[in-house]
Amino acid sequence: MNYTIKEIANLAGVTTRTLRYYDEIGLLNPAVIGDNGYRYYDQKSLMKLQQILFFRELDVPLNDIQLIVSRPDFNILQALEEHRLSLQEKALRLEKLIETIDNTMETIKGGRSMIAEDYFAGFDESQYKAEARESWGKTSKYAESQKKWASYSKEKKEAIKTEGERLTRRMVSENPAASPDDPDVQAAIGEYLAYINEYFYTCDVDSLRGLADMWVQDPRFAENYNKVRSGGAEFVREAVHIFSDRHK
Amino acid sequence: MNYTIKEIANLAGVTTRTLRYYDEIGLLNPAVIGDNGYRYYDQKSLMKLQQILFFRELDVPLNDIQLIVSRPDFNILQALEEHRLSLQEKALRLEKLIETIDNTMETIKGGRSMIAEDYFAGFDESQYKAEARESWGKTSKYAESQKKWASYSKEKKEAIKTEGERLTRRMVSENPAASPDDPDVQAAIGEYLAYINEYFYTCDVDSLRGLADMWVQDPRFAENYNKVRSGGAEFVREAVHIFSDRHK
DNA sequence: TATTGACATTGACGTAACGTTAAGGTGTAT
DNA sequence: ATACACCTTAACGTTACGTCAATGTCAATA
Repeated sequence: MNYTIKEIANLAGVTTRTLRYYDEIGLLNPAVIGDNGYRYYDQKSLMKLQQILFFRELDVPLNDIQLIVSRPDFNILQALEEHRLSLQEKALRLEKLIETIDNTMETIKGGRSMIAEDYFAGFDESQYKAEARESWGKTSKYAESQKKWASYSKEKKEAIKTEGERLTRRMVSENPAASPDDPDVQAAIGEYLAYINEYFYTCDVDSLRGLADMWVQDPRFAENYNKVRSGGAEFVREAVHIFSDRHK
Repeated sequence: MNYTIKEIANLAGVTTRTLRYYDEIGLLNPAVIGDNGYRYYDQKSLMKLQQILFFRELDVPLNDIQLIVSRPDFNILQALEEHRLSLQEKALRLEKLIETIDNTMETIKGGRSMIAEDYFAGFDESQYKAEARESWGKTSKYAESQKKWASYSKEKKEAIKTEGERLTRRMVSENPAASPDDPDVQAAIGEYLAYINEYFYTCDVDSLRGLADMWVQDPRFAENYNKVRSGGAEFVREAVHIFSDRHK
């Protein structure tokens, strides 16, 4: 089912201006542009917008959000779990601020005294920002890809996305007769590995193997692969295992 | 005791740039500018910065914050209590977001299903923003003064502040022989009433009377008045009561 | 006294993430 | 045809700083 821009904006509690901006920067493109020029969004758009809003809630810059959700190793369940942890930290901070209020009121009323520092307990967000970034930002792997990503133009980002989709279709192989060890499939996997290294981060054969295992679990990938071929996700996993066995 | 800009920035978890900006817009001026041109802040600055940060935490625009804390009816204890309520609302919202995460994960894993709207439960901040603004923004009294305040230049705001201080000193009266019904004191009260109406909001004699009662409780006002004259806050309350009795 | 490093100032340009306005097209009901 | 709600693009503006440059101040040290 498709949503108009106003419908999805209302569902998500954002403005249509925000959604147009996200389209403009390539963060969230509509699923379809109608003949009338209107933007239409689908269920998949909903899921992606939810992720964007969680990252936004945790003060991750939009450009960084785009990178994170674009990376081949983005795992939605893992992401949700980490959002959960970060939101819990935020809640602790709010508790701290409330405690500061109580202490301040008592001090004003003369019942206690506070040192200067205590008036601001809870305001310093740096530790929480670090927390939000921790999984995504603390590794040199991430820093590396962030630097790369930030240097790409909008057009380049678009091209990278297209290239990824093309390689994905080759890895899954639309040819029903193909088997996971098909030469073209294997070649595509090699190219996909190079693609990751080129545009995202340093990735070796073992890491790629781990990714393939993860993709079977992640509904986002599984859905894409299964569109190309029935059982596509398992096909890719098998193919990548073969590839990694041959290139160890 | 005076703090350098770096010291207070570190205490409060903000940057020196933020504090210079706040000085520039007149939101938080330093207590003293040293002979060397350096900004020095005092305990009173700390208290004001705390209030600013609470309002900022609740997404109140800086310009509005300036108005709120400048108004004659700003009461710090009342403010702290309302901040507390708003922060509690924010905490509820975080709980809601965490619940959304849990529901989403369960849905992805196949254990339940969600309607579109539920994917975004908790993101819509409008009700919480309204909450933060409720005490300050829902009354026509506030809207009126907001409109006025927003139209003033920085210089005008500064002049308004200076005028308020001048009238305050006259109301408290530096003359030790003066009594609350002194003609100059009474005249100053009349002018202060006009000042409120001109620059902030519509205020009648009864409201002014209520204000004077509130000022005795609020350490911010009491401290200012007691600097001019010992027992200055009680003096002003008495004087305003006399004024309001005569002008009912 | 000179040097060094930390910290201070002002000035000025830039930025992220939209908000707002204008002009004009689309869809639907009357 | 009309009216209203919603859509589009374009473009300017806003808020709250971040960043950089140039230069002055302070205090410790050689």
